[in-house]
Amino acid sequence: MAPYNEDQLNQIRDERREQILAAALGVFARRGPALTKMSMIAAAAGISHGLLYHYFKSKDELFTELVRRAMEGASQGVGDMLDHPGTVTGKLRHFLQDAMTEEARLSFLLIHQTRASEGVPEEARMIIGDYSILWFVERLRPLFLEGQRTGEIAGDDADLLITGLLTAMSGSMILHASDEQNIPLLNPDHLLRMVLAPGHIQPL
Amino acid sequence: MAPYNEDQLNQIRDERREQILAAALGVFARRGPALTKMSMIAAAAGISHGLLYHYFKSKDELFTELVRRAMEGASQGVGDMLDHPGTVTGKLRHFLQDAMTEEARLSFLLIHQTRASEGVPEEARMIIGDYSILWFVERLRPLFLEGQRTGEIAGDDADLLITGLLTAMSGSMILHASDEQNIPLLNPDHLLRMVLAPGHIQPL
Amino acid sequence: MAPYNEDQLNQIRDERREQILAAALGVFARRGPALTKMSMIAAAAGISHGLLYHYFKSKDELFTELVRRAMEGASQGVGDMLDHPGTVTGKLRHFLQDAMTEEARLSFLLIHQTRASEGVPEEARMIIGDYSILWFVERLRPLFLEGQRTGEIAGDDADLLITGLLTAMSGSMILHASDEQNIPLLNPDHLLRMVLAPGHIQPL
Amino acid sequence: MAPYNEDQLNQIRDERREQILAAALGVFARRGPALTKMSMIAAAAGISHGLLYHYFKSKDELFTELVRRAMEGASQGVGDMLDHPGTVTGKLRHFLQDAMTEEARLSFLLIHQTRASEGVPEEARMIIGDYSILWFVERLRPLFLEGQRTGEIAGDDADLLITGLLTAMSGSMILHASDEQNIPLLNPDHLLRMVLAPGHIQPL
DNA sequence: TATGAATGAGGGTTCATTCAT
DNA sequence: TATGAATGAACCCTCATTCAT
Repeated sequence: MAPYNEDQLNQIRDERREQILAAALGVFARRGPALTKMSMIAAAAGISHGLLYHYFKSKDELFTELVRRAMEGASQGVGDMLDHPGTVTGKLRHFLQDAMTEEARLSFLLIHQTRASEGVPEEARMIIGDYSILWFVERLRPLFLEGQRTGEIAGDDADLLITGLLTAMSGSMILHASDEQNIPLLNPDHLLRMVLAPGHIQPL
Repeated sequence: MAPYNEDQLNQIRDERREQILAAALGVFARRGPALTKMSMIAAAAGISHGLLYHYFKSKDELFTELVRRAMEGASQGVGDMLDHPGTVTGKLRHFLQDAMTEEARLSFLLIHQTRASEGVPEEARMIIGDYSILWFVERLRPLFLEGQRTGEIAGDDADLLITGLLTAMSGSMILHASDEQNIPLLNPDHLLRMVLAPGHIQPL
Repeated sequence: MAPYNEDQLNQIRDERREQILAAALGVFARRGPALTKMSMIAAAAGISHGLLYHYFKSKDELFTELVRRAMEGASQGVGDMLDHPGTVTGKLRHFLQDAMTEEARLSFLLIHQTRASEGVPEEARMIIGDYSILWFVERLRPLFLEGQRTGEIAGDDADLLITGLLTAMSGSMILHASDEQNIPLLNPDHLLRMVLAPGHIQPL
Repeated sequence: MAPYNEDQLNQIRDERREQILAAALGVFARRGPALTKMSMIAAAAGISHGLLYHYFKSKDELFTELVRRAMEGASQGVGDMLDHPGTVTGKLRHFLQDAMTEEARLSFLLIHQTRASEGVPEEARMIIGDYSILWFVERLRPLFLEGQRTGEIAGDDADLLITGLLTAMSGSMILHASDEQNIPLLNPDHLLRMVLAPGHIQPL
């Protein structure tokens, strides 16, 4: 009856699952969970809405799975940046560039939606709960302290500088997502100026 | 004979109307129009949902009235800043401080929601239509060009600087609104650094 | 305090009551009880909706009072017609003319609404309950039988003729009320033809 | 693989649609659009109210579709009658009999409701707009004039006769619908008497 | 696996009724 | 007596979810 064997079926299942997740990420990230309709995800994935429920028990479960993956990605992005060779300025510039790719932005937006929305599944909230902006501050603090020793980073309170940088970056992504026509993404070098010591700012 | 006289009735009506508008601004600005339920506004205003409809014909009309007021406020805020005496840096610092008061932030958020959401009343969209971020860029451009002449402002493309400054500021408001516990508003002086010439940046 | 004495107050009360009843009759008769809003009656009577409740406990009570009066009027109209001197044909023509005056029509319509609508107060339904079309048939039967003896009335089943005449008359009122622009009231002489013996029909 | 094939789905959809339309016609025709609740239609069709919205976008659209069909039917009924062979009297008798079948009556009632009610969808009003009672008068006028030549129809103003006949017929339908227990439909032969010349009236 | 018909809880809005003045 | 602000039940409609095939 079934025209596929076991392995082929598994492969189809996996592909479908990824296809759904990719489609759902785009919609959830831009519209937020409450305004995302299952029918939108189905349309974006090119399948029927009924089929979504073969792969995910509910909208909440699908959303939560995406949040889990987004957090893993974000966490790994910070790690990669810290491992990157070069000066503090170079590492930061790399980080900002990586963070502002299309894919990374969607993850950022999804995390923002999770934090900003009510009615978010409890589990999703718990997953990001520990990774508030403070989590990033702690990861980046050593880098900023080193930058202040080398004179690259401005002498203000390091935590404040980090928070500011991340805030401006995230906010820019949100605004850009809300109106791509009119609001360009922030230039990474302008962002960097917020935290670099005056002497290290280079003209564009 | 008449139970309340004309003046008393007008006073009750005006107070209620303002009370509703204030409550609605808070809810709409944070949640967006689609996720704002009339019952939330009623609860925030401490009245029944039925009473909302004595003062505003519909959710759309209430929202649109708020957008109208927000745009008037935003437009006036820019005008005031340009009239403010002092250096370019001083004017900008004042502008950022004014813009980040509680009241101004709610207006900014509301305008953001109007631009970012689907299903916004057509009239509201028209009201903000002309005031995209470009509108602000044009108003601020003379100031930035002057700042570049006086050496206060960095030499990059002025429009890019303005857009960046406004983006970071707006984004910060959005993030702060989404999670006041964890995401502080950007420090105006950090924001200024994005656009000031290195020589003019002063330690905090 | 009160600028009126007892008698004046009573007079005001009675006038107000009649004013409300007259206004309500027009609205109820044309729109039916369910589609008649208390605010419409108040507007038609030129008073506030709140005042309605000083004179009538509820919409249902107001409606029921009107039905009571309408039934009294209808019942009296039939009695008057039977007492009228002249031939059977003459009595019937008089009856039809009286029944199609503005005032009588509103009463007919109200009774129709009571019978046709759901959600009518139980008491109103009971008041008209006994006065179905059969009530009229019984009152008019002697007249029709006499007319058949004198040769004025056609020889068909008398009850059927009566029912037909009343139906056509009532239906005409309903249609006229629904679209006065386009649907004229039936001509009483055309109506009479439905029941007169061929030899007694006179050209218009 | 596909659960139902295309044909099965089309059949289910068509059946449901007709089932809903039939149920809705009965309710709308008797109660009018404003007093017809979607839950009533759903109950009459034996489905959930939610399902109605899979087949019709709104109450207004459902109502309008019914009005469209009713007008087509009414218009065709008149055409058929004119094509019917036989005397003028025979044609008219046939017309009255056809018009008073259960199905035709519901259509008549629906059109009446459309004309009589406020808050009717604009499109529905436009559909019947051209078909006021005058439309019927014009279609039937040649037949009546011919009847007057042959001596079958009374010599009064033909338009008045037609209007009267249609009014009495429609009114009878409305009354019958409002209280089937007590108000029988008018006998077509009694109706005919309203317009036939005395010599052509035959005993029942 | 895949589809879409079917259900029902929840939010916007209207309107009868109450009540402070 | 008279007004109109205030309340809440009920109806239209949307959309997450289930289920027959």
